[in-house]
Amino acid sequence: MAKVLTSREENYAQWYNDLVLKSGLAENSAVRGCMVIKPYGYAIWEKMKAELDRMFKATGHENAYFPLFIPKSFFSREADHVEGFAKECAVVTHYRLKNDEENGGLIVDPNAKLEEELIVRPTSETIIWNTYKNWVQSYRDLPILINQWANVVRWEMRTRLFLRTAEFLWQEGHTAHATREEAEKEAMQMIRIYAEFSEKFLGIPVVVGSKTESEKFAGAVETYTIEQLMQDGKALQGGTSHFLGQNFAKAFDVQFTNREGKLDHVWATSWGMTTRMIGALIMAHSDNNGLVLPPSVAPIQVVIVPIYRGDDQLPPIAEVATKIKKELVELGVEVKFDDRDTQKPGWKFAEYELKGVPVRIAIGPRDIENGTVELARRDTLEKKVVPQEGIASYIKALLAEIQENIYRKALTFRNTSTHRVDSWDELIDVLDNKGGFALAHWDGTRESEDRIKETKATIRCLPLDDEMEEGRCVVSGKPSKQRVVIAKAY
RNA sequence: CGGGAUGUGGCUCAGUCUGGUAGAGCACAGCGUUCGGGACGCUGGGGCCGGAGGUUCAAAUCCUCUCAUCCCGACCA
Repeated sequence: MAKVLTSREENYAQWYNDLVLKSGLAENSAVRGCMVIKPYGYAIWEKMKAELDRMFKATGHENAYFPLFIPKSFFSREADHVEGFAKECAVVTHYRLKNDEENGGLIVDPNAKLEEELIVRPTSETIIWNTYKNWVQSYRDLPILINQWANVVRWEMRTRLFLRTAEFLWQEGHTAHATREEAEKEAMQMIRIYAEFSEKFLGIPVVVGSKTESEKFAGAVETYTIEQLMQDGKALQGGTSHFLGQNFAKAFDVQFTNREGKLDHVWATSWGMTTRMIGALIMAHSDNNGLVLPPSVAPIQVVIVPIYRGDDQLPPIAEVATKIKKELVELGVEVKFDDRDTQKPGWKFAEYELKGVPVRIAIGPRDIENGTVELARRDTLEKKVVPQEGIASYIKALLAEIQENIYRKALTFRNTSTHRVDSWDELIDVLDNKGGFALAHWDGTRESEDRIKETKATIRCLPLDDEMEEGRCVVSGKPSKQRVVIAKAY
């Protein structure tokens, strides 16, 4: 097969980039740091979006939409929040262009300067809380359970397709509650939804945990995260859910009368997941032949490639292909019959492998004679000849098996790449040589955490589901109650 | 914002040192042979060499300025 991708072993970053471009997911645009998401990539996003949207609605959330622009003054209301985002905001200062009389072309009209600058949202807490203020008077107005699908802009210094772009697509949930307990429960519920989505839908195992003080979201009391492990041994934060306490309610003066007739500030959460998950999908499962997509997110689940010589061989093949396609569609499977005569079978095989189509069916004269088809699965690259009889239900079951296999493979990798370390030297050994997650004791202090950061790795999270265990911090030797996850991250 | 590099058909690059008719591979188009793992042959189309000045009989090549992009650091879903 002609080499179109750099191999993972050769250069992982290059492999990733080649893959995104060659498989037609996305490409760089004329605007620095902003990508064009191409139809195949967007189709994956639409699938993710549909599933998440379903999960959100099943837990009582509704969608709404808030403005792209946020008045600058809103940002300064919550101190930590400004601190966190100020350095990466795009700012609108003018509202008109005019012809340049001297040099030709267009210039910004200096007379069209805005009274107050507008910030292109890097996240919407501020504009949303400014709005919620008008919606909440009584505990009867609560809870507010809203999600928004939107684009946001964070002016990153260095960008990478899907993993870090200046503009990205995401959903952001923003909820308001009458009690602390209810808001905490909501934040926890949402991180669990993300975990389930990642494992069941994307086939990517996660560690659910909470962030340290220094890694928390700007303005949050508690940040929960799902940490995923990529094939190169680096961690990726896959989604976050924040318990915001009363910080934003206080900053935006959102008060309500509670059941006892007393005035109180509203309790809040926010949670988000982004197009970065497409990057995670690639880095978790794909190989040197191209994408490996779990059937659940694959825009094309099954492709049928006819093999024929001369136009007279095609009709009987097309007849069988069309019949199989119809049966599969009836079972809810997304099938493409690629009967283009402009590309050869070999070319198509390579192309669909690159695009990660889970199952490929090839039908040629031989199969017509024998009543068979050739089936190839993308995850294992296995090929076998099977009877046409009962093919649809066979494939339906095969897709479920592929989904499961992809997850199992990623889980095995994650487990064998997770190392318990009990000393600084062991930690360094994992970070420098082995890669993956290091489970180590940490004393909970900023000093020890900073020391760990000097290695370029960070404390990814304090796992929620691991059992507590007494131990000694690998940095200071002081007592610790729990192991934390340390890894280099994207 | 510090350090390094690069701008030449759609893409990857050669040509720049040593100035002298703009090249290759891929991609694209036509024709023919092919078609069970990215076919091959022949033919063809496509480039104010990032931009602006300058030196010269002559500039992709030398000089000055400028713009842009990429890589490495600090920031980050």
